[in-house]
Amino acid sequence: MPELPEVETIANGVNRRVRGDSIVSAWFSHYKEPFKTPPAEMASALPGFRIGKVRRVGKHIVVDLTAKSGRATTRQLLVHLGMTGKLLVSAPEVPVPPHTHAILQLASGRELRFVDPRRFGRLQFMEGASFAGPGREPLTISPDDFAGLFRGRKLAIKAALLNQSLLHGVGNIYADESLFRAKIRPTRVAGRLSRERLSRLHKSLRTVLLAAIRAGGSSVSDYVDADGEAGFFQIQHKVYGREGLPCRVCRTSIRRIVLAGRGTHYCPHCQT
DNA sequence: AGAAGGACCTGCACGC
DNA sequence: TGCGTGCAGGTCCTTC
Repeated sequence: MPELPEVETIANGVNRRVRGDSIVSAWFSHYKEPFKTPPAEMASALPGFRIGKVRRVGKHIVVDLTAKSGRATTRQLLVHLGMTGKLLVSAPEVPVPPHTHAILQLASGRELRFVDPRRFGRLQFMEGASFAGPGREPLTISPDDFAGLFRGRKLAIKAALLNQSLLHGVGNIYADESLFRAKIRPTRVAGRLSRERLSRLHKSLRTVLLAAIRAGGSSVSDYVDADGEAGFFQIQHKVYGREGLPCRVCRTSIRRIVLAGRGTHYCPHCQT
């Protein structure tokens, strides 16, 4: 489901609602996939912590935890939403949805719930180090560093944009949308793009991500933020999900191919 | 080492 | 109605 703008929207929404609250108890489902830290370990470690800031790093949501007393060791709960994950703040009387894998009961009486039908999402308890993410932040990286990421790379630029250890936070929708806005074919070899085209891509990626954050993200099928609200950036999509429809710029039919195992949408006339 | 391809899951839309 | 197929916002592991 969620890429950088959706994760940012969710993290901000959860932050507004639970910052300063405390964890009273924690429950986890019996599935093994969603947990990088064993559930029993989290269930005993989490109660008693106060929730600090909830923020986005790449596609991860980082929940900063502070102990009520004692040392100031860095402790964080990391949430990755995978394709279908949701992080919801609910009153306890709201029915627990199917595929709920974690419930944190809070001192205010509310619950922080992690729901994920496909179980591609992950929860992890981190102690000691502060999570920095696998790659660089697309919104703050300089044009020079951005260009440097692709030097010598023989893979397609679309595949490079999806590689989280280079840039983290970009997923399938915003890879396609930023390449359209930069007029670059997704199949171009990353390491052979001119400096000028890479600088155009850096700019269009930043612009499209910021516009999507302002719109509350893209809701293609079921994405909702912490308040259960859909985003509306999907109405501004120029290529993603528009196979066979006319390009909004030149009216050429939008083409769909499979690249890096993902559906890839582009305008054969505008993108070269 | 870098790159490609399949595996991991459930749900939904579609065609027959 | 029901069943099979293909597709989905993402990683992760294996193989070449």
